[in-house]
Amino acid sequence: MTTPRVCSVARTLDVVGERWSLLVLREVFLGMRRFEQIREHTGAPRAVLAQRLRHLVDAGVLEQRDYRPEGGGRTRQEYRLTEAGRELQPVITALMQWGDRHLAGSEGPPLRVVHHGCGAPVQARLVCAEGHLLGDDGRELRPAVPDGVPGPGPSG
Amino acid sequence: MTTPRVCSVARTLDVVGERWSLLVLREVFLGMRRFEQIREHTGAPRAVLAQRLRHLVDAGVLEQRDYRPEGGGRTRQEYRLTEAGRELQPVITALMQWGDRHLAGSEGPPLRVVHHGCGAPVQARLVCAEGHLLGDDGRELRPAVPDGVPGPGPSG
DNA sequence: AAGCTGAATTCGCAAATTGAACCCTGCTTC
DNA sequence: GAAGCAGGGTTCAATTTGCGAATTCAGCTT
Repeated sequence: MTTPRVCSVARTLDVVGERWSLLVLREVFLGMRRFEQIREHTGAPRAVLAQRLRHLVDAGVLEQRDYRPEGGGRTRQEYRLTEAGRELQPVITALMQWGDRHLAGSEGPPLRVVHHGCGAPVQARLVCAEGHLLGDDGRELRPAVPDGVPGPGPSG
Repeated sequence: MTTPRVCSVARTLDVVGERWSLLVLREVFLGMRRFEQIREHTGAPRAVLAQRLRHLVDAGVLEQRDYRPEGGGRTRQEYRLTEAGRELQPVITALMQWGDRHLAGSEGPPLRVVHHGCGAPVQARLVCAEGHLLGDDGRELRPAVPDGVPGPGPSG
């Protein structure tokens, strides 16, 4: 059949899969809230950034608030993560972790995320409902798909 | 400063961040190995799919092998995950999980991934080096960045 | 009232994406 | 032995998207 598979991966990529979107979210995770800050740190063109921010706000990943800078001046916009946006942290963390392992730049890993409680660095890991922590190599996984998957899975 | 932040998230997105790339990887995770299979299940145009597959092979995420179909016939190509490719599973799983939670389609969650050992469904979770499992809401995280981050982090 | 600044929008061009059509190789069938 | 067929691509014109530079806009400040 020629109908593409419609799954949650595809749906999520409709929200965050465009160019720059995940880098924008990375910056907001890191505490950047204003248009110019985000633009400078991502390198996204203004027009594209405006479009992406609107899309992410519409999708409920970011929220736009007015705020008044402490030195006075006009009210400005700022962008913050919604609860749904915060739940994208595993995606960002998993991407960062893979890059750290396979594409390490000359600067070393510049970004680390730590547990607020204990200060220890945080990793994205696969965990099963029985509580088993799976290895990083993806060999302990098996897809369980309703419609027929011919092969024995990714490791076979 | 006008230099964009160069980090592992950006580097990883150079490899898997183009349109279709992550859907291609999803299909290979699900056991699809041949050009036509992948094309049908993703809906990617042939030209783009060929380009993406080449890019993923060049990046060491997929490997291309010849194989001879069981019914005879000419040798064909197939694409399989490398070890590095398998390590992208947390990214795919995290995307799928977010979509399941926030963008559930009318069909219910069609794709599940289970632990090969115990058969229980698998989730992408954030875990700190002390072994603490973090909550899904991303509130227990703090970025620890070398160059100054003004705000108190994503939850402040 | 003229200027400055952050936050965009508009504009014209360059690059990427798309569907359809075509090519190439090795069977299989007439 | 010419034609058909199927998988795995490539080529092509048309459209869409992305890009940098210039412009706008609102509210201060001078």
